[in-house]
Amino acid sequence: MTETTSKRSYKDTVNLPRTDFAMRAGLATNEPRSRQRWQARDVYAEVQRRRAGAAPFVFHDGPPYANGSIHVGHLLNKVLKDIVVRSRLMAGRACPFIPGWDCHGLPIEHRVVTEMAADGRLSALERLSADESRMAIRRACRERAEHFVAHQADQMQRLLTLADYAHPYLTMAPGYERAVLEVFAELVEQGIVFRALKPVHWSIANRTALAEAELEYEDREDDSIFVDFEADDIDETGRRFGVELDQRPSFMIWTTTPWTLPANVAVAVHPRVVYALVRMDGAISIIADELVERVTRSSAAQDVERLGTAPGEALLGLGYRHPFRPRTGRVVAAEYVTTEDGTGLVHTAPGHGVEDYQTGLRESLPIDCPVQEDGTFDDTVPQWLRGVDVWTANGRIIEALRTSGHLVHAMKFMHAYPHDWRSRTPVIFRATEQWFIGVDAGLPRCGTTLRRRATTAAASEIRFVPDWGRNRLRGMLESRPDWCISRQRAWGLPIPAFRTPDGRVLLTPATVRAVAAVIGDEGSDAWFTRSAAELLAHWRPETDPQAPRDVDVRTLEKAYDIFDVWFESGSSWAAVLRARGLGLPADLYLEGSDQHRGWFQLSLLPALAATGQPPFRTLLTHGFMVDRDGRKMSKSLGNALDVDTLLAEHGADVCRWWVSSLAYENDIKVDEAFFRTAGESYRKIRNTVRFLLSNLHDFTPASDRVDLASLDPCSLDAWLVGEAAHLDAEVRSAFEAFEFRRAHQAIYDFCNDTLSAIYCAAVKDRLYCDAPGSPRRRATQSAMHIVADMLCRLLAPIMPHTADEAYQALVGSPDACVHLETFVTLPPVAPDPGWTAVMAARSSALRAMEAAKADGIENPLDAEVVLPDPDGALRPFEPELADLLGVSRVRLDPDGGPAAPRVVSLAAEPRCERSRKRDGTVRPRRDGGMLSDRDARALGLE
RNA sequence: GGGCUAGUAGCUCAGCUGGCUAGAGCGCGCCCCUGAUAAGGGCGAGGUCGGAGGUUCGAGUCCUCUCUGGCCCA
Repeated sequence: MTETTSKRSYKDTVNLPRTDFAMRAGLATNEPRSRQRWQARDVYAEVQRRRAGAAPFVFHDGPPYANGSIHVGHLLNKVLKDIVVRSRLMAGRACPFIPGWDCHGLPIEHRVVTEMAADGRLSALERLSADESRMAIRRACRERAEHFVAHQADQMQRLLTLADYAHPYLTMAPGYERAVLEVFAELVEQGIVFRALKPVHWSIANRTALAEAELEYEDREDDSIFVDFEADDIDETGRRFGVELDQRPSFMIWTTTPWTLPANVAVAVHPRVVYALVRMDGAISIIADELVERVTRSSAAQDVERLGTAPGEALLGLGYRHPFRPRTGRVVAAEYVTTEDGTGLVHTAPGHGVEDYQTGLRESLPIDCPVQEDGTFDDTVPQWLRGVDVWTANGRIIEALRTSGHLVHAMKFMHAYPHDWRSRTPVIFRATEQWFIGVDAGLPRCGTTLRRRATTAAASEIRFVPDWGRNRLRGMLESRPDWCISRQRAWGLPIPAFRTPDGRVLLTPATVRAVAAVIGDEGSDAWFTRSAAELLAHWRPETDPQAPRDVDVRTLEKAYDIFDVWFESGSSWAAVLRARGLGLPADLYLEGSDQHRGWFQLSLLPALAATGQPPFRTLLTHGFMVDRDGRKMSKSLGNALDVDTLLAEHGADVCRWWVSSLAYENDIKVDEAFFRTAGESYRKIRNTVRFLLSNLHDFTPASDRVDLASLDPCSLDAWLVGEAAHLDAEVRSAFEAFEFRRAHQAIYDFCNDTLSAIYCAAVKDRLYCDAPGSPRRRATQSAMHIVADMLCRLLAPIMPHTADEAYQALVGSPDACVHLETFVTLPPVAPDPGWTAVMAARSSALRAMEAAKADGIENPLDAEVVLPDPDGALRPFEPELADLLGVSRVRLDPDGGPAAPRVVSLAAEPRCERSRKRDGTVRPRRDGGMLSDRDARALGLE
């Protein structure tokens, strides 16, 4: 009874840790408070002000699409970006960061139009003029975009990202639109913008082009026909098969769209497929060798004879006669030809198919498109087809072929066919005039082509992280076609082209700039609310060398193409970096790997064309989120994680801590469980920091700080500060190199190992039991203080809330904000090189103590460890060894060889009632307690 | 089908230009502490480095093929 009483009294004499920094973070409730606090004092603006004049780091945000909620991919992207921003600011760089949103485009327009169709508003629009109905759609689109910009901005700030949310960039803002048009004017000036035919999905009912998202596939019955195209040169054709012919052979093609035959200009073969020259019931046809049997069976041919075979490659260049038009076509190669269906020879009409069009471009085939907007044939076709609509034409063409003897076989069949989602009518492929940016045209500014300029830039002027991005971008640049930049929609930035009464197109650098001025003031709505004359108010035809003669702006008609949204976001370097004076080129663009084809490439091209230089120095890319089994994430698979839920359950700091742990260049597996794991390691960091803070409650730096530079190099404190310096250098260089995982790892290891397992454990005794103001205790607190300070700042880019919370606790002021500070400079401390040997001795001692448990020595404070020290290396560290091993006493044994440490039981010796140590100095004191010398001194009982 | 890319302990990852018995953290097992306590500490068990060939004195590390994923195209 007396013993417990005396113990209790000593407890009150011990300096136990104390802090308001809670063990449990309560992130879900406390993070929003941090966000409010930062917003209230406008930390973003203040830190930018403090870095004014510092070396800038120009980092440019790629705009997410302003539709829907953010998903885990956005979480990854935005957090990685924020770690960059915050770590650059911490390193003392000036790093403004303007968040942006892609606002125009089909996903929004499609949703809006769908909703309008559902509630009947859409049909009401049909009574309006073209301008008025477009404006009605545009107003609804703008509203939706604004809504989701606000929503996403809120979610991103919930992620604790630091950016200029008060002044974001929106691609639908008038100033932004003006900058895009000015970039466009540059490209027009360079002569690489042109108009050309290109096949698009075309709705006859609505007389409009459709995007993939506007198609619905429905079953439809169509004709499947096999047609003979007569070879032009009998002898040459035979020769390619090594055969002499006395009869005209035919190339047999197969098609399910007879109405496209009038536009046929070529037949495609696969260069490595073997073709056969076959006599079937008298007629001689060429088809893929392996399809001979199937074709002859379906056409019910009786008498079949193979006359010869040849690879597709051998047939290239041969001519044939169009079955009902007075012209010839030729045989070309295409890799997409298969022997799955048909004859292995593909009817090619570049005006009516995307693959055909690509082949046409490569082979310089004419793009014939005799089908008009209303789906009827124009006057270039034979009389019997003129004015006939394509569906009726199917039957007429089949009949004509049958009559002329070209039809081999015809049948009906069902298949899924694209339909206009609004009119539910079948869609056709039809070549229409579109705007292009030519990548192989001469680019005067660079003295080469845009393609060559871009591949050179990718090869040697841009840094890629990771490096394989270089090959990826280069490969895409090498194979990409001309960039089709026009779309036939309402929600976008108009391509400012006009049409003269005689059908010519007016678009010159000067007209584009004149329109840019109006749109810059009023926004692109002006295109729909203003007349051509008003839009060209700033244009002076007489000073425009490219202006057509005698043009009267009052007679001009506006064209209604809008820009591909990629051209808008691809001009952000001009609309944001250049327009806001942030610096060009950017030091960094950071996006998912899909942006090699998207934003990276489509920013590079306009910038090179308009300025001659790439818009970025470094491209950093991250992988995609996949689920725990490595499969892609998608809403339809039901394996997508909801960001709001993650934030509510784990907190932003834990999510960010998880992001920082990722090997982000690969695919990233995401699972709820990983956030729980991240939460556990977050708590480890938090508790370690808490231990430091809680033992600094009675430490006033100004008066209590010990000069760390004068520490004994063999003291634990010197060792810790030395380790901290390594950490600081490692983490800073990791941030610099965008290797956040390395920073994460280093910080974790430092907290878990260096601090928690080694230093904090060793130093507890002196913190708790030394006299509060003793030099040894103050030295330790000094070391802990600088380390805590350093940790707050190293953690700040990764866990902004927790780092700031800890920093406030450290400084003891609610006005303190770690995000305004920079990384600390640690005092120059050179720990003794002998520490390596000490730590090795510690490890072997710990193993020895584990073994000693078998002998009944279970509590380390009941033990003495005898360390062999033949060369005296451990001698200078003797005062620290017992605490370092967590035992009551260490004895160094200078004799004997390199034996294992021995553990000796001290159970028989008296134990200090205050420090619980049996260090050999424990004896009764005048207060009646059993105390060691140190504890007696601490209590003033000497 | 093409370009780029990944596959190392149950999980997340290190392993540079090929060279000692392949490392770390988490998790797991056993144990200690109860003055960091919905905390802290110690020890330990886990891997034929996706598979098959090949080059080499020697390969997780180089070459070929192949399987399974991812991004972008066709």
